[in-house]
Amino acid sequence: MNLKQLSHMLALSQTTVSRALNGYPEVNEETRRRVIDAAKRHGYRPNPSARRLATGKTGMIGYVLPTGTAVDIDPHFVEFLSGLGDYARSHELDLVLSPADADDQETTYRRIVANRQVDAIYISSPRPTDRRVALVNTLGIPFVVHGRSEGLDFDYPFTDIDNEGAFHEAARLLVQLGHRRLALINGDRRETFAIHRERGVRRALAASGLVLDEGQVCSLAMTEENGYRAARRLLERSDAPTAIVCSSLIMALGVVRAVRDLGLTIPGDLSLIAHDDVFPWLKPENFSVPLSTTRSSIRLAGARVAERLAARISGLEEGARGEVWPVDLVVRGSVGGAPA
Amino acid sequence: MNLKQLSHMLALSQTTVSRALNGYPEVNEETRRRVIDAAKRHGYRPNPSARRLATGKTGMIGYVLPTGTAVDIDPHFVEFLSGLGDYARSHELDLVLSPADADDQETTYRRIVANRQVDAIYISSPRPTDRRVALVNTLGIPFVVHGRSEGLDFDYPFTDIDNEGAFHEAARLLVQLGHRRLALINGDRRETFAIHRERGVRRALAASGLVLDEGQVCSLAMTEENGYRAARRLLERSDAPTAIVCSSLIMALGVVRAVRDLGLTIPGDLSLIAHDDVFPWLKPENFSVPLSTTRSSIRLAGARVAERLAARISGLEEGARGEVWPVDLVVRGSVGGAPA
DNA sequence: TGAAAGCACCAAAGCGCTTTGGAAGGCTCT
DNA sequence: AGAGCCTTCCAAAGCGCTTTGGTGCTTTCA
Repeated sequence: MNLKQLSHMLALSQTTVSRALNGYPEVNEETRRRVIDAAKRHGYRPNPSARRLATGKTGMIGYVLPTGTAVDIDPHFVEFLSGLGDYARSHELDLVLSPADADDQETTYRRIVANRQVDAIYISSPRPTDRRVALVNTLGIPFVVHGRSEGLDFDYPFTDIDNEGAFHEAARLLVQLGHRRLALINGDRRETFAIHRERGVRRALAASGLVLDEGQVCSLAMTEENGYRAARRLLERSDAPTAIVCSSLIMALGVVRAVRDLGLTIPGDLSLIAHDDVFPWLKPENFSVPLSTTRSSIRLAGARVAERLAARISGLEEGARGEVWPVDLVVRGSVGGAPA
Repeated sequence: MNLKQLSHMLALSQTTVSRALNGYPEVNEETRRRVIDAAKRHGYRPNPSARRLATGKTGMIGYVLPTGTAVDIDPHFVEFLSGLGDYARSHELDLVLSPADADDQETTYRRIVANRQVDAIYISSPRPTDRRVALVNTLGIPFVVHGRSEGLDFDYPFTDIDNEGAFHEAARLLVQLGHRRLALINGDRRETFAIHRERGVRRALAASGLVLDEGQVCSLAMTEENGYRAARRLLERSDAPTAIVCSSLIMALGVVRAVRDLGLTIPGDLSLIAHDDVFPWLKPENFSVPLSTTRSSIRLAGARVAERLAARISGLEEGARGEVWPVDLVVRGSVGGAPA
């Protein structure tokens, strides 16, 4: 059942039927009702391929997925996707993942824009002066960044959490509890969120005349194993930290294992605070010692990004507004006063 | 730059240019070279929207993503996606995720097929007599199932691992080591893989005249917390198991925590074997006691599913061939003889 | 009462590709 | 030399929608 057939059986032109269905004003309300009714009865659904050829609109949002045998997709991605999908569903949007060589994503961005394959794009895990953000900005397709870049000479729309504030609060609490030697187990330093978190910790320490020296910062891919290694390295030093702030729950698993291996205890020998993106399958309150966290649901962020993308597609949102969400500091058993 | 312009500057018809580019035989090789050369020089890329309107081919594979605030996407998904994406990239395929109400996926399947939104579909986490598999089969779009259904009255193409065999081997090893009271901490019993795993364990026990009674089986969503709860419940019974087989690494984390909380040890008091889908961020060899596993890379499965989808789209693969991959049993420190 | 404005509709021209149904020209073969 | 057959190319008809640029009729207003 296509438009031609439908309009024929209604004894109307395709124009009128199309307009009636798409809510254009220049059609009699009585006629519109007839059309809509007939369309429903015959299960008419406009062919999206035809529509997109005619209009250029696809009803899809795009994401360039870096791939490669040595490339791991962030496990957070799936949670973000949950939120994004949940919102997208309610707005009849599909998501297209375009796999790209991790070392050459530009080609893929250009392709999906040139081919008009999607109406909008989102970008995640941006880095300072992120080339993808710059590229997409010049390509002129609606987009939203999840996270932030830095040092770009233009503004752009983003949704981020207050990583610096969160880690500032976490470190400040630890300092207030008497800790003087803090360490940071962070994610990849090339990513903005990691830079912001480090900045937050440094600022908190500086406020008390303390510094975070280079040896007390580990920036690594966020795996359990790296968390373990980093913690071992830190805790085996003579000037071992009495408190660690950690960028991920998964790394925190490794930290806890290292602490146990070394015969230390939490929070007796070490206080620990980690960032929690809120996974359904791993909860900080269920750590052997309930873990204090800076908490922010990445799923909500996904839903928000989808919402903004939808708004930008329909022209409801414009301009380069960035938004930064506050982060909760949730104190649980893993923090305590500094050991004597 | 579109076909019209390109053919104009070559003083050829659109027909010929189109054919030259798409490798049809009825065009002079010399002409073809000229065309291809000009296309490359001018960066001509056929408009996919137009092409798909004309041919119906989209160059995309589809996946219906169940969503909802109470629905969690399996963290394995991201690894599967890694493999799928890696293969898809090399074949210029994109993946479209169509979010659907978890309770009504049928509408979405019908839509993406009726609208010809994708060339092929894959289905994951099938259940016995899975309605999606039956539906997609009747809709007549190429598809591959990751995992298996059961009890359907038709054959279909799938790629699965030998879950039953894997858990059979695991349980058999434990029995050989003298264990008589085994327990199974499994995933959702409604899913085929969980059924197969349970079957494998039962079969191994039966071979030695043992049975797995209902109280020794826990079937739950695969979270750390559920692993913990299940293990507590099992281990606090008077007839506590001396060995546990567990369906996921994440649950195994919870099991290990429970064991520790109860003041027990692995493998002294309890032997543990878990299934490992091979995450980059959580490795069984890094558990406090290195974990024995049944191992099968879900990423490879993703790549294989993509490969088969591509083959089916291009007509290279037909029929309902199902394939079952063997699973490695990797023995590490977490298994030992049954306690006296 | 004539002109302007508004209403409700339509025919046809795209969007950019693929594919059908030739057709021109050169060749082979009897 | 004429019939028949390749080879190589083309004009035009889709694919199914949206949008442009009207048209004919009724209403409004000076």
